[in-house]
Amino acid sequence: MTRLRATQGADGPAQVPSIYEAIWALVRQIPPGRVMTYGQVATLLGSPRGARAVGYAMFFVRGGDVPWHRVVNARGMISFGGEVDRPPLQREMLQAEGVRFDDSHRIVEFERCLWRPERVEVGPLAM
DNA sequence: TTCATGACGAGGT
DNA sequence: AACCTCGCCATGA
Repeated sequence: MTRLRATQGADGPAQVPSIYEAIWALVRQIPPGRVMTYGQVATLLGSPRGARAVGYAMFFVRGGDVPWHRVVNARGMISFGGEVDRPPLQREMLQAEGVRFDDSHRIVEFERCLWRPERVEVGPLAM
């Protein structure tokens, strides 16, 4: 599989594109105080170039069971400067978990904070 | 179905 | 190191 696919028509009317569920399932496993990059999530789901889609999925996170704040860009920075509400919130939530930022808004010891799961369990989409 | 859009990423200047 | 350009994917009109 080289592309993230929405298995909508498979069985029943997918209220939500299953691709979101798959992404959220993975993000839900990120431990507190650790982070993953959009590209990492995409890669683990079998689509190395789908980082952008992951970010798109984060935008639609609803409910409080998905730690969306633990997903940052490849440079260890918080993305989406367009809005004014969530970026500051994301930073605060991460700081509350012990993640620190330097003067240039980058995560301190970024490489060390990265969570690299050996095995991922995202249900039917697992590889 | 084609086209534009966006919480991204890699490579070149 | 900062910035620009182009490529990628899933969505929705």
